[in-house]
Amino acid sequence: MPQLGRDGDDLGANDELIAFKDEGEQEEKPNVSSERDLDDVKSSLVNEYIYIFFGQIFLLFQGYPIQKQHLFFKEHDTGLFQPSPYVGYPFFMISDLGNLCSPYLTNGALAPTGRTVSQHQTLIGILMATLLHYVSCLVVFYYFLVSSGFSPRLVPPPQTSVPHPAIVPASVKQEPGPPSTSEHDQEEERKPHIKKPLNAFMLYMREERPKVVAQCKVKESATINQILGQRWHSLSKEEQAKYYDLARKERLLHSKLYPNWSARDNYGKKKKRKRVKSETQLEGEMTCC
DNA sequence: TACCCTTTGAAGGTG
DNA sequence: CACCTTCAAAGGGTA
Repeated sequence: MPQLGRDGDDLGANDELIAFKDEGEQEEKPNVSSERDLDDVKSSLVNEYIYIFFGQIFLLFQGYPIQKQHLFFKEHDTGLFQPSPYVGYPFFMISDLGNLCSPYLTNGALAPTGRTVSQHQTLIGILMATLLHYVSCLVVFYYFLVSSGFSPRLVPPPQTSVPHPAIVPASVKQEPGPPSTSEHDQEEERKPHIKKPLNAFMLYMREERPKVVAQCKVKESATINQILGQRWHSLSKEEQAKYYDLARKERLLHSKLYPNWSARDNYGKKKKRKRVKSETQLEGEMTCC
């Protein structure tokens, strides 16, 4: 769980970051690569069509009839326009839109021989074609992604980048037990474990624990927590309010990051065995501070 | 190796 | 609504 930064706007607590690594990452790499290649091919094909289509529109805008557009390429082999490498594409492609900054756009060189085309008309035509190009690329490429089974997500899952500290990969938290048989159970096991947000006392404990360890020279967490519990009660309302406020922000952030998360999701993730210690045993441990 | 211990508070379930 | 259960952190201790 990202903690509200003690150092300012950094919401991550480095000491709590748990490296997330998909178990099947290594094995899946070749498939991912080939899928990416396939997507690249699809994308480039889409771009080809878009280039050609809007290139023609541009020339029509300039007054070139379709049947004479290939002559335009021959007359203006300037590098801005390149012939399609594909047989059957009689026209041209804009090879590099970065060339819009080239001097060709400012000196009217694109104008077909024998025609008077102003720089203004030329620029507007190219800008229109470029704008339509980008919009259409997005639309068509989105269609290709969707049609090829890709499910776009407007909000990326947290584990795709730096994993949220509240998330522990299911492989780490796997509990021993009989193997589940249903697909639903397997799905549940694969789900990353999202931890509960820290409450006010937990935040206080995390901050004060090192001090207690240093002061009392104890390492047992049970003893340390007893001391911290006593100190917590000795805090003033104002001092406690600081941690309650922090905890409230934690819960708010957690609910924003994981709107569908429920505390019930974590039930059964830890197996508990109740073992009651005698009071005399506890008193013997409370020897410090 | 996995759980216990110990604390407080939040959340969810139950009667 | 009251009560119960579980889980957050921590790390030495224990079965």
